[in-house]
Amino acid sequence: MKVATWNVNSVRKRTANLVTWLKAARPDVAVLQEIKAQEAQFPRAEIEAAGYRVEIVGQKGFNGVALLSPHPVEITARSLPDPVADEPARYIEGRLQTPGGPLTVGGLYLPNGNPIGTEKFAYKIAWMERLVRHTRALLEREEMFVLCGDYNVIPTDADVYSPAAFAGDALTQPESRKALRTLLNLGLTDAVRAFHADGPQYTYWDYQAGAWQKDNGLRIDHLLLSPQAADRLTAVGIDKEQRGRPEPSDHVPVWCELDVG
DNA sequence: ATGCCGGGCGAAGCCCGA
Repeated sequence: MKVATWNVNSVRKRTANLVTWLKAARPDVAVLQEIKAQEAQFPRAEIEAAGYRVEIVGQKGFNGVALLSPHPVEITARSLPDPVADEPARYIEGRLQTPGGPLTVGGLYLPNGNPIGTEKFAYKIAWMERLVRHTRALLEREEMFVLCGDYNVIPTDADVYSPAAFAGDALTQPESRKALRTLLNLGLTDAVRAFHADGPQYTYWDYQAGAWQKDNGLRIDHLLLSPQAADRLTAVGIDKEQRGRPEPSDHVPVWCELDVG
């Protein structure tokens, strides 16, 4: 069972790359972030032609998340619990049956939070606290789940090409990192670090200043696994080659494989 | 580097991203 996450930075601009990747990577569940589309704008026909069912939580112009799967998936949430009015489209969650039991996949686009010291940063931290509360509820089921997406948090200085350059950034703030650690300390496993403990494992390279060519990357797209999912983890990968394709997203797909028997 | 590029909206220039 392969679960993947990808911030595509506009699904309309990325349709060709997305379809090519789906056909090659064949994830069982893929969550997308920053689709920047509403239902009527989503390239549903192209994705379905590749063999995928499509569920989206869309929004005009910004944000937006989607869940794709060739299997039947019951959508269990279209926002985190206790949404405010006009909640930005940042969360989708589905549940599917596997031979090893039910698997829940949450796809999230965590607020960036810049600049620090503003209401945007406060919203980021509040959103993370909501995610922690929801994760506690999911853990009580004692089932497999994967919470994956663009977390917009650089977990440690080993996950950024220049810690100094990001010292004042919302992605590295102690409050951001603490909230991520709180999530991990509930008992979740960071899939990438479980399989690739050392060295940079970047998932994002800025479009500007030759960041890709200089390998000036960040690790901000994560897959966090419940204990029941982590017990079945067999492989983890970062599809870095996607960043070198024509008209790339600034993020690349990250995935994990679970042996669900 | 106080957004250098890229995308959305909407039809020029501004907002947003990390």
